[in-house]
Amino acid sequence: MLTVMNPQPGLRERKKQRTRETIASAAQELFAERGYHATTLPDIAEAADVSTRTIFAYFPSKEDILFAKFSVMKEALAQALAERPEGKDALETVREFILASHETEKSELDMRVHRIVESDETLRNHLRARLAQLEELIAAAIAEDLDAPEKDLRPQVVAASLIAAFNVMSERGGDAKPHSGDEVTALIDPVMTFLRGGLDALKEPSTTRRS
Amino acid sequence: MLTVMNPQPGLRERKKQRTRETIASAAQELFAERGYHATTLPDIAEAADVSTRTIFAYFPSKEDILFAKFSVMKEALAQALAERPEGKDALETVREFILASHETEKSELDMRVHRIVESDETLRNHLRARLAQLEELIAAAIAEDLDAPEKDLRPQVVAASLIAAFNVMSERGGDAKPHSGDEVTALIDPVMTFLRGGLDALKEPSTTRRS
DNA sequence: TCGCAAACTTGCACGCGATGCAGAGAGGCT
DNA sequence: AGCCTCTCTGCATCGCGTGCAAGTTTGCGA
Repeated sequence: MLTVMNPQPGLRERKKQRTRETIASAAQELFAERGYHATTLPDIAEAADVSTRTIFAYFPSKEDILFAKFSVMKEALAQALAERPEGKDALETVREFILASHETEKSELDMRVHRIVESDETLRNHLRARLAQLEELIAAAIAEDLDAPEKDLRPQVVAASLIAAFNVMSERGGDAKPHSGDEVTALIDPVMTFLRGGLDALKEPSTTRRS
Repeated sequence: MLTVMNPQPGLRERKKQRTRETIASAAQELFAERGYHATTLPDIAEAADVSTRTIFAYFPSKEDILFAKFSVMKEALAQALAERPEGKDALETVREFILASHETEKSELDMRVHRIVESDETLRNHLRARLAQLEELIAAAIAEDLDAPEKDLRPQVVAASLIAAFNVMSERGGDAKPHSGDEVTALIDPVMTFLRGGLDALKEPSTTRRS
């Protein structure tokens, strides 16, 4: 059988990864064509040439097929936050992470997924839930920056606001966008200003303004 | 038959409302006892003494049984925002709305629902989705305050942040909550300071229609 | 009072997503 | 080759949700 040599991962492992990719792209193709809800798991199974049951060996649910790359992004962000140098705070790290993401990940496929998600209420909510997972990540990093005690809610609030703002940007700002770098900057920077302004306002408890 | 006179709504309508209430409370009882996911619709149907099919005549989905009162809250907020006097801006209106809610809605049942929701990841996400519905409401009101053009993302961002902060408060701030009024104030006011501080930081245009 | 029409309830059948299980199949190792 | 393990697959089953078409109740006017 002339088995080719295995570079690093097991030969078996690579096949799995390839199948995973086949399922994901076949599914996303169908989602784009006929809509998410109109695409059934048997449809995907047929298109990917596997059995329906097998799909669940690769993805825990139908939505996870659509959001497959999200977990990758999450880990990348976690790493970026963990490795950030002394001088850079969490907010700046996130800002740069977003800018970098929009430069590299502008693949056709990502935009297609984006359109699919934005076109459906249910999926937008699922995205929200996924983004919420990033909150604790960011909140923890901000808490470090601030030397905040466990009970301090400020990091949570700032992180939640950042995610919320990012979500708004994604929904309203990116309808059908190639997103040049400058455009993204123009969207993000006001958000950062907003967050830092809010944070500053919380540092001086003297400003207890009432209406 | 000496039919009693009907106060205002049709006699029929009142019965419907009563059935609705029966289903909701029976369901929430079961949710609290054995958990949300462990409770099936047939379980609820039996407890409420209706057929499974009938439940769907009253609630579009299982989650809607749990979040039944949410839509009421949403409309109340919409009204509060619509009727707010000249001097009071949207943020202050929301603040007072929250304070008022926590005074009146401290019923045992609400707290039980709160615990059910907070104890389950899926339900927390559903709550997020519901809260997101309030965003556009609040964003529209803030946009009025600011005389902001359609394209301006600031109202969206501020509203999203407010909702996000409220959600954080709800999750971390209210583990087991009788919530005296002062406690709630102590939680909300920093959030308001944060939002106003952020908003101020974004103001370089002269449109300073202040509250 | 009676009877009809509308509204409400229910059962039935079905589709879809998801899970457990067990047998068939292929891959990898000695 | 022989064996062991991991993967794939079909089958059965459950739970949520929906359409449909009967059955039952309610309201209302003749």
